[in-house]
Amino acid sequence: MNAAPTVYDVAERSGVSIATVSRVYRSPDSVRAATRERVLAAARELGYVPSGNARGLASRSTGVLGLCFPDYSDPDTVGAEDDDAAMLYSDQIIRGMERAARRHGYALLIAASLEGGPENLVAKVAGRVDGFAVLARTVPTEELEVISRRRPVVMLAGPRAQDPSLDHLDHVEVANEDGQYQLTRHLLDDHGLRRLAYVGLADDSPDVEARFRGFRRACREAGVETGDEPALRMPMMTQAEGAHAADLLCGGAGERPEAFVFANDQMAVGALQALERRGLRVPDDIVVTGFDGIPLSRLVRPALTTVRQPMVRLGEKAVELLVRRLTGEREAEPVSLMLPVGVARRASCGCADEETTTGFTDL
Amino acid sequence: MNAAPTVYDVAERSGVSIATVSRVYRSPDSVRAATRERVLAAARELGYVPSGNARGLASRSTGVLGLCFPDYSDPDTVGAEDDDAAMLYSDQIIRGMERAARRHGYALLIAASLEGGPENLVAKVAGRVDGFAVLARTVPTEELEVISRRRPVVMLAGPRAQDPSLDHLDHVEVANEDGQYQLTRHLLDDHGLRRLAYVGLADDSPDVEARFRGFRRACREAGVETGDEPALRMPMMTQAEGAHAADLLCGGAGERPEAFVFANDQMAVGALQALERRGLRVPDDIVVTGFDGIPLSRLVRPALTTVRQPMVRLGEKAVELLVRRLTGEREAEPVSLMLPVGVARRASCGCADEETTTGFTDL
DNA sequence: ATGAAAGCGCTAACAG
DNA sequence: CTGTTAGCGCTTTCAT
Repeated sequence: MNAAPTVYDVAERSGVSIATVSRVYRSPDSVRAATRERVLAAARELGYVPSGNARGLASRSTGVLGLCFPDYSDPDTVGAEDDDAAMLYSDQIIRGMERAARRHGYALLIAASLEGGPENLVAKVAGRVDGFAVLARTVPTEELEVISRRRPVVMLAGPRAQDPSLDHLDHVEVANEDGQYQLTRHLLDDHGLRRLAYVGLADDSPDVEARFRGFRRACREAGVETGDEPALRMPMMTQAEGAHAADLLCGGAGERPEAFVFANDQMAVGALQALERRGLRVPDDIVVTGFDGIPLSRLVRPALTTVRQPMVRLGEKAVELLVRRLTGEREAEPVSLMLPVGVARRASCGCADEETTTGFTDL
Repeated sequence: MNAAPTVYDVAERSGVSIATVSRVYRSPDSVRAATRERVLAAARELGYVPSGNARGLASRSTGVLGLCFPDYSDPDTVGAEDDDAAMLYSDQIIRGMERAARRHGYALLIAASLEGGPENLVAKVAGRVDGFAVLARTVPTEELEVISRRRPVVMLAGPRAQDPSLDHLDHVEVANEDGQYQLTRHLLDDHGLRRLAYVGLADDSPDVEARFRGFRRACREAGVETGDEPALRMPMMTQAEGAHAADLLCGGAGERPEAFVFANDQMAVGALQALERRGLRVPDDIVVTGFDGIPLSRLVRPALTTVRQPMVRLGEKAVELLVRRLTGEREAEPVSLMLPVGVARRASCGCADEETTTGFTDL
């Protein structure tokens, strides 16, 4: 790979000016066909690849959108049983964003956040894109504040504005609270259950907390007693922990709950396995529900009743908001979308497959 | 977003030269702590975000690796039952590449290929990265040839060099032939099956053809008769088609096969459902196997015997090869890796869970 | 440890 | 339709 050819080389070789070479790539129609072919031929012979950097510098835009998400990966989780499921979340957002970005002519730059410092990946991403999306709590607030002064940023998931310095950002989330509420009402009203055990997350997560609020509200409205805290909080919400949680809740003193309401599907799937080992039948002996609607949830036996998050659409919406800021409406009022979720009533709560949509939207 | 501040603004505001501002970001230690803080403070106040473009242009490198993959998405497949599974393939490569790229300090730029023309996404990607991976048959050969003269390119999957003009590219594939061979031998030798029906793909795909070759070789060596062609070739290898294939093979004249050997997991899963509907028991009445090792394969009932492709590792390897070219060994001999696959012997062939690894590697 | 100056390769007016 | 001419914002010697 010796010195890469530039517009000058191509221009010289095809006997035109650099401006014409540039035109051939930017607006082919503005160049006479014969000339264009000469240029293209020269480019091919030379192995010319236009420099995105030079282009971006001169045109002040990159044609790239970005996504920053947290680094989920356990350092050496190689076998990766849970791993597959664990990353589905960001995988789906990536898929949605890539698809939507492509429709709008953008490519997608992705990076999981690393540690801080002035030279971290987030800063790098920010400098190379026209706008980007951030999964909540991935990037330090202060840094995001600085960046968002220069580039459109949309916040994904999490609460509207954890920090007032960020309230000018567009924002997309899913109806966590409402979804969990609806699911819980279903258990309460349609199945007549009363003793529900909620299994949440140890760390503070806005999404998971919203789900728990939905659970509590449903219980309260149905006159069912609930503590201020989930029955259990697990550290990572993995499948293994779900199994563990099921064991704890079954083995504990007092009456066994009638239903385990898990804050995500992975735990619920783990619980299903643990209960099977114990010889307990779902849903006859005990009802189990999840949250997320990962593909696996439909495939386990019994199929898992859960709340389906439209993660792919989340990604698509993010791109739409970015594109909107990038084209014209740069100064529009910040938008906050809440994507509706679907309650999938499946076998693990004793239903045949049914699904209803819930939640509300702006825009 | 008025005029974005540049090094000049930051320099002026902090009373240093632009060179110092640059140093603060590139090599913080080469600047006195007090100076550095002044610069960083000014940057923060101004909302300074270094331009990746200007940086890349000046330093001749982007710190970004790329991936181009085919556009799988059916335009309006919204419900997306199969969609989830269909994209798992590229999703996993993305995951593997992102992870490995991050370890090496790179971000990842992804784009599904669009149509041609001098200004397509592939060209765009090529111009914005230090090197990139291409899923076989995503990019026109000629275009790839031109680009690969200027940037390291690694070819993923597919055969070594479909085109001799591309034989200087690094290449990573999985042991398709050997994996299918081992799986088939298992059916033949350990389960004593004799009448196997192979279900492949209508379109010509190097990977799928390699699998079929493995199947044939196994049969031949075991003295089992096989035609030159699969029993069936389906157009898309979706779940629905798998179900359809099962129906065809059951309903057909002549003896029903003892085993359905599918070229991928999705079809096998579909077949499982179709067979259940027909009241046929797997593996007692009929054995079913897949290929890929998607997460679903472990979760269906009965769990699917299959060949596990290490897609995440494929992505990781791709990054390793790129990084190698990018650091020193630019002129090294082209490498061709074949990643070993694992035969997962599960319930759908009558085994308890077992797994063996097969295939060979270079490097 | 810091500054000065020369590009990096391209786009974008503006002429012609 | 095509050429000329300025930068775009940063890194990078080379001095100091």
